[in-house]
Amino acid sequence: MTSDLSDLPSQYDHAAAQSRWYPYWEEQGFFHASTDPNDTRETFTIVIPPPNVTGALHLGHALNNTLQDILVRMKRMQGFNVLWMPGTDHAGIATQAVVERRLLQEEKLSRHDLGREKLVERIWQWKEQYETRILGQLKQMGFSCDWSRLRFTLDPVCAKAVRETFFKLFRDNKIYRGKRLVNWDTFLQTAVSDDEVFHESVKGHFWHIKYPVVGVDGNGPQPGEPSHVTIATTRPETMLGDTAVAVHPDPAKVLALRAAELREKLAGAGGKDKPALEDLLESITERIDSKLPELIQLRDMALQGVQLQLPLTGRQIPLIVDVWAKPELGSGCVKITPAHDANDYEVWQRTLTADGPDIGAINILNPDGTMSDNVPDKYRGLVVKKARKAVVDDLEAASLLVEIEDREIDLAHSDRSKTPIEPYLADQWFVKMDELAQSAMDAVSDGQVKIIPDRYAKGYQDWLSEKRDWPIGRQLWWGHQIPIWYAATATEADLQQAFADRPDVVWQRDDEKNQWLICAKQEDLSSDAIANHQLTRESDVLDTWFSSALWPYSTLGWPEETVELAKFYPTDVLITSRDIITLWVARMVLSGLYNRDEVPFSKVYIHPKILDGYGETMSKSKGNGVDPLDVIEKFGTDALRFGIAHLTTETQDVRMPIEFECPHCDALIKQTKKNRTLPRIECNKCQQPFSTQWAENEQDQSLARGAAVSEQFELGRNFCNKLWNASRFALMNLADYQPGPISDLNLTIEDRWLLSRLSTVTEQTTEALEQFHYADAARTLYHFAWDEFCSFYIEMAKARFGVPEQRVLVQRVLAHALDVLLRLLHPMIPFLTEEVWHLLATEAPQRGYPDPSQSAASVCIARWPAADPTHQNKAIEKQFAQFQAVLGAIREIRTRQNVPPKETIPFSVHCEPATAEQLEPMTAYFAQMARADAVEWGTQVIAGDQMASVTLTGSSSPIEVHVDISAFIDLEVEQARLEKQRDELSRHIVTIEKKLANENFTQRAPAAVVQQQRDKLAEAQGQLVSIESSLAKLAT
RNA sequence: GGGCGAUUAGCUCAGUUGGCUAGAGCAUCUCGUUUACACCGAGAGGGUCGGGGGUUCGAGUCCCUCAUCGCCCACCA
Repeated sequence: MTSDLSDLPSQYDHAAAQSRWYPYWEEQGFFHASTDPNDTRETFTIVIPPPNVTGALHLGHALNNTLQDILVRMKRMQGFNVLWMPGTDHAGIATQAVVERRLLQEEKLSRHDLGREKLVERIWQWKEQYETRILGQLKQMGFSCDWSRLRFTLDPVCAKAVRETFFKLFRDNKIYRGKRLVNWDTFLQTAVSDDEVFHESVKGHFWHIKYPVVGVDGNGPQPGEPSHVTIATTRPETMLGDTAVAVHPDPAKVLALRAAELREKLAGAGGKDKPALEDLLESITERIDSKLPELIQLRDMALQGVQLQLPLTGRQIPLIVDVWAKPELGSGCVKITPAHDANDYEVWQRTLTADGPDIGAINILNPDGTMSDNVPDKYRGLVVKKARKAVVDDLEAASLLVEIEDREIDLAHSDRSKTPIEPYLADQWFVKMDELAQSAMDAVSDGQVKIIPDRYAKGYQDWLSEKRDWPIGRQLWWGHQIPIWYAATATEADLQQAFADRPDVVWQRDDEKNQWLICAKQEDLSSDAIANHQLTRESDVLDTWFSSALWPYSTLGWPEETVELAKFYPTDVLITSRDIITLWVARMVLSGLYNRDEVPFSKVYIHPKILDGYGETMSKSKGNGVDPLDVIEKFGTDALRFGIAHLTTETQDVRMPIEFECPHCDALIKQTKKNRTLPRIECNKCQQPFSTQWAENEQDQSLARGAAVSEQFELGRNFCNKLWNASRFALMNLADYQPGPISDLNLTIEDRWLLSRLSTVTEQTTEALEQFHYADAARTLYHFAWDEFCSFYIEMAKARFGVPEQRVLVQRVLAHALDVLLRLLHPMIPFLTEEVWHLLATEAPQRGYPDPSQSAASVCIARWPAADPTHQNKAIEKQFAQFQAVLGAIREIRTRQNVPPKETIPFSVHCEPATAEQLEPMTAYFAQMARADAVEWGTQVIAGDQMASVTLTGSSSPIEVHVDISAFIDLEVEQARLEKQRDELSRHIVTIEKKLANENFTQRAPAAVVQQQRDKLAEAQGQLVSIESSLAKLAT
């Protein structure tokens, strides 16, 4: 079967291939995992780390998913029944925050103006918009997910799993409600977890304030006692919530200990740290002399029950002892604000069990960040900033302000709203982590879950070992609403009566609030579920990670025992980024064990991160993110994917310098820290402005957009194009292809060489991919395809096509090799390989396989190549390497001597007869590939004084290549070249001789290594002799 | 402060259990449009493997230390 292939373009048209084949794959259902009970294939399952619907995907997602797709496509070809489960994550806080921010910006409305229902509606709209965009991006990147099973963490299937899990935990007493200090985001009015907080250094002050001493019974300080204690704070307004001032119970001991520590450190310290340590030590010793008596006095006062006057409030607070106070700092006294500082909260907790008073906690904030009713009237309703100023002014007026220092303060900010965090005491839902965390730790330590690379297991274990209870409530509207109803008025008998026959309802007494907590598995419990008693639903939603933790099986329909669950769970591999090992991976493991008694996956591969040219992680807010679609448009999906695979090494993150591409003149402008957040940039070549992702006003938006791309993807594009043209060449020469197996034919050296290499490469590629060594696989294939298949086999085939008795042979081997190469490359570059696959199917239906069924309808379901060990032939590879070396020598001489490209030059090779015998069959190729005519092979040395010579290494006996360049020779050039070579060689010889002269080496090193050095020496010496004789000849 | 990682050619990176005249791609230079490919071909130049010590017959590779950078965790009245 023939067709006209002359109209194939000489450049690979990635856009055309992409639009042709993705719809084809989807229509054919190649990505659909089968639940047919008669399908006995082994399964292979991966769940996608669901991208947040917050915004569009960037290169980090491209990397994550490309690695999954490569694995998944290989497994599919290996005959597995593959399920790659796709979906998206509702990303509670993040998504609600973007929508709220936009609402405020565009309509000047808060979420309270809109109301819960309307806001959620808006967020759904946002979700639909971005989910569509995200799915489009994933498809553009060629990912072979089973789209028919698409899930969303908030959809009914996932919601059912969430309620089931919550119900189980609640029933098992693993969920409780408690007061905790939380990171309060006053803008979003929700608690955010520690992970959602970032610290930023801001300029602030350090206020030193005096609290008057009231004495034990309001009698004022005793004689000799100070009239005031001094405390210092960076947040003076919190003094309104102070419930104590603490001093250390044993200041002498602490100071002595600290001094001893410093001395020890000083003894071992390097020169650079010394001065600082010395200063520190000095200040401590001085403090022991001057301040210790005072600290001891304060301690004694505290033990006697001395009270202090809390300024501006009319309240009295106790002076207490607690280890939190640091004698070495400031006045040694610290104010205690349990409701607004995590450490102070701990102090309070300790007072509950200690002898002293229960100091209590006073919440001075409203959820919106204004001062609450617990502060004096004049401060009520003020926002923190204004309250701070008022408090400072009033303290100043009362002469209680001792000093104001300027200071850099590390201020906690909410990652979502970018506003400062206020520590805040609130009711929270928690999951008890002790047993759950332990189970997840065990799963990794006993090898049920293998983390790759294994260094990441440490962080996982460390984090879990703290067994900190998991705060799961969020005061948000976007998410899974906690399935808890409160009943304040009902009795236990009422509950019994209402729910006795309901296994899906459980309840607990909440003594503190004098109410019942009712947990129901079903979607809704009507407000009149208990006759004559009102039920109110908990308004909090669950932390997003609560639903993400269930992802590996909630997506398969759990808690229903679906066929999917039976067939595809547990999953095989999880591929993700290191920053969510704890937040997500650990929680999936423990939830899987808890709900299903089984780990959710056996391997976790942690991949590198993509950094920009400055080594910073890519993020939208920094402005250094890159849209994969920009890369695809410029370079093509295959180039993007191959580039990613090529860069994914074991140890390193991927650093990727970014350029803007000028839409007017295609000039590339380096992305800098400065220009990466500009809405418009002026091209430094054509001077015309273009817009960026930051363009907001109409003027900027009307400009043409400059894509952000990276030159790193040129490698992939060039490679694809090379492969395209190699394929095109093959196709154009297969017109009269005659089907049949390769084994029937008399293979030549180059055929056997290629098949040998092909077998090795197949083995190496498979092995590398199985072990997640993506870069190794990509590099192996790149080198084989470009430097061996194209540069040698195809080059040599050109002549062979013209030889009638070789034509059939070359066609079969070429088609076969191309076929195998396409299969091996398909997981990385799916579109190009599919395009060529179909062309090849027309031209060469059988491709050398004995069984024609090998030619599947698509390369994505074709069988993964198996390395044929009978093809591996070291002797042939060595023989071929010799040929390549001689060819290289001739080419080098040609270039060095500036021999005009069209001139043919005579050459001779002086070597052992056995070597000559191996080289001689290649004579025609020297002519074809180097325009060189062989005049002599073997032991005879060719006389002549206008010879350029190269002596080759890497062979057991020297091979001298002499090229007669009498017509062109430049003696000086040749002499310089030989001298340089001679000098290098002499140095090398000296190194080896030294080594061999060392008895320690010859005696202690393994015999094989010593022999290897001897061989090297002999070889080098042989070369030196021949170089010197060439030089001598030149000199005459 | 604790942990993890990195530092190899101008740039981005390889370098398996220590045996190396230290490699690749891009960039640079020279030559070349021979009918697969200029997103190409042939060749060249370019590195005391961050510094210093140590172990070893032998160190880019192992150990210690210092420096710089990055990430994570904790803390900062």
